[in-house]
Amino acid sequence: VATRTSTRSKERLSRETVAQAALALVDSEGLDALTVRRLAGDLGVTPMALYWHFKDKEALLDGVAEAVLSEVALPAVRRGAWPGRLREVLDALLTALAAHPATALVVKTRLLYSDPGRDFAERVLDLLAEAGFSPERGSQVGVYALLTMTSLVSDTPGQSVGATEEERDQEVRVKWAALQALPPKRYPRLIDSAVWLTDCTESEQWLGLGLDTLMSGIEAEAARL
Amino acid sequence: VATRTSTRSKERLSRETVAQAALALVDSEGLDALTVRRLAGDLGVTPMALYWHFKDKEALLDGVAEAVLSEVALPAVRRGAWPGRLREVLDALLTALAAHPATALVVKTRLLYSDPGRDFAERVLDLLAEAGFSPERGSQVGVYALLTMTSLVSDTPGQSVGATEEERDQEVRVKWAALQALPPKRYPRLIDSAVWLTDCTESEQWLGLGLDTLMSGIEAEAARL
DNA sequence: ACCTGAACACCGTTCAAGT
DNA sequence: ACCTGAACACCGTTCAAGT
Repeated sequence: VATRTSTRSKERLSRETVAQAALALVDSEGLDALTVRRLAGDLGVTPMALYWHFKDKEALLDGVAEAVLSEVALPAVRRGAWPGRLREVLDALLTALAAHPATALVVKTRLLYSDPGRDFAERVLDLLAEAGFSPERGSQVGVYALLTMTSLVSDTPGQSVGATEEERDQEVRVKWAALQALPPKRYPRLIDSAVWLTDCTESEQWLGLGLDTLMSGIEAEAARL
Repeated sequence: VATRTSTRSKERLSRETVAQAALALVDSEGLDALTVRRLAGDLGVTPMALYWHFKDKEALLDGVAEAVLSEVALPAVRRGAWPGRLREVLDALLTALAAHPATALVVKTRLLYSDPGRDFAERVLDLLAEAGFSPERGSQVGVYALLTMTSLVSDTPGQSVGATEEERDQEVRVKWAALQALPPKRYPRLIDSAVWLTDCTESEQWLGLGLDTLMSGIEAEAARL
């Protein structure tokens, strides 16, 4: 794939520029492509240079997560029923994640480690308290909602970030064919559903279904209080 | 941590023994501990020996996933309303995953690559068809349910498989303290919820809440058809 | 303050060779 | 059929050194 970033001119690095370069690399080639040595190469610098800006690779991933979370456009606080407002807030996260699908795995475990992540979490917990959940229950429901948003983006059927479109299509085709080759007596539903199990043509619809199902579930739990 | 498995006597390896050893390693020391070289060492064999039984590490992980999925105790097909029966089936997966939490990440993307996984998927799709979902919608809801089950187990707050109990408790304490140190005006809910956001004392309750919320969501979606 | 260079202890995997 | 041994191209990271 050759050099991604134009081999940097000799400006100094900073935490932000390094994190942004890492994000760009993950976006274009997937999470596995983010290695200290590869990123350093993209930045035209020695691997060890990055250790001045980040304690270790974990800290670098914290930076990537923060970069994504800073793109979450939280809606202004307004009046109205909590379910509608909660949905808006969750949708804001979903939108930011969908723009950087390969980072969802990284963001999932790092929400509470940056200000933008904490701002999001605080809003969610506040809305769940308004819905009547205790702090304990609200926390659990909040975590559950976060996991749902990140999973929807991370594991959209047929997604594979590093690959070219041909490679991706080929992967999907192979998986589909494997399902078609199953014994039809034993696996009629799998054969019938193969198209949708292996690929997601309308990602808007997929994410929407997930958000709908999540919200319905939370509302039902709230109604039970 | 020393050697895990008693340095094997000189019996031959097989796909199954290798997969079982891999599962045991992941269970006791986490997914990161599963390297070809480490597993070979545990089995008292050269790293390359494993490549006779598995094409590559991916295939080894397929084997781990199959080992876990073969423990799913699917309930007998019986009469009754679909929601109750779907819940039982999902609960069977959840139980198997909870016994091997570090493998949930591996199982998530490999459900359709082994017979026990496909048997599970077929049952879920069948029940969702009975609920009135189209093949397309049913597939999406089914994938959504799988992601929920695996996430609940993978990302139980305060979990960390490789660590000793002291290490785990210490990690939780550090995260809790970091939340307590936040500005209370800006993050009142986070401070209030810190205990539950950083640890899960009742994992039964956590998994139950997740399954409840999922089922409520699916039922609401079905009612909308 | 910011970055380099050499070195260490790891990875997964190929390929030829042994029994 | 099943396993070994040497080698290759990678990892993350430490530590001392440069400017």
